[in-house]
Amino acid sequence: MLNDSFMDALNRAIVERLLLDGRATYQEIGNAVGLSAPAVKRRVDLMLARGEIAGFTVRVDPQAMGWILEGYVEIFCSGIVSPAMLERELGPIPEVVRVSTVTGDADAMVHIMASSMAEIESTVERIRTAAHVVKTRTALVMSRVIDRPGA
Amino acid sequence: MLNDSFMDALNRAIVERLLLDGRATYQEIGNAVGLSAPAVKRRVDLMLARGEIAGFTVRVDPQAMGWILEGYVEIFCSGIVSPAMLERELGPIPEVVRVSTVTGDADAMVHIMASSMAEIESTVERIRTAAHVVKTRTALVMSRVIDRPGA
DNA sequence: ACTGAAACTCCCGGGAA
DNA sequence: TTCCCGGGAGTTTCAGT
Repeated sequence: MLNDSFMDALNRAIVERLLLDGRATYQEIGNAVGLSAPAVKRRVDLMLARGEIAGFTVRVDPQAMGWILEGYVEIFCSGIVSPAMLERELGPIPEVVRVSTVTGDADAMVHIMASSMAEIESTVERIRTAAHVVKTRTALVMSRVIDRPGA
Repeated sequence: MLNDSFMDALNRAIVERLLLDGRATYQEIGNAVGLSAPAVKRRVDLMLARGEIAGFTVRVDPQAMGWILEGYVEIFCSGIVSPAMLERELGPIPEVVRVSTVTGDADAMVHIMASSMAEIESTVERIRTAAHVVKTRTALVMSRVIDRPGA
């Protein structure tokens, strides 16, 4: 190999290609980045094994799938907020798509998706009754203006 | 086909499968949902044509890719906020991963990813100088506690 | 069901430590 | 020399009609 930085540049190019089309063939990727198909596969497998690539997925139009409503819920907790506790308490809620602990006044940002306003309401209710949550602040998404893959 | 609701249930099962593994073969999906491979392909192509499936992509570990910093920026604008304007003004910023107009006190939620604190700072600065933004409220992500595919 | 193509798996060659 | 990485061909499976 030439050096590490060059290798990372190749992997980065491969990932960039896969971000655009996760079903691209190894040959297509190879042509784009200047490698043979088996070489690309080896690198992809390595990145998978190292966890740099978590897996492959499909990009779904949430509206078409009936998840017509989406929102960000900031939660404010009393006392200590451990990631493990958040995972245990919010993990079972299917409408909860992402939870991140954050800096600032809120303790965590919860991203939720639901198919009806009633579902939003009950989901926020479930969040409120969990994990020492004392307050929530919900912002409903009206429309996605920009959405890049790989977020 | 039997009827629309049954078809949607099958499509939903196919999508669910693809969410877990975007590179699953049509045969694997067919075995899982009780269809032949060509039948699965027909349905996937249809969903692609209708935009229900936007495409395929790879799930990347942001940390491994060097996007070690992530944040949510709420923006508050003066006057009218049109999605088209937001797209035009924030689209060119590469660190901006998602922009959604939202209800509540903020006008839009901007999701950003960056590789350094300096990049975060300059990105927020660029956002502030755009689109009649009069105020921003930034929450940096400390850790992702829950992350489901297909968000 | 059939054809073409892609994935997967060897083994080999070359370059660096 | 030894190890690591990329290239190439054969086999099997999958994609596309």
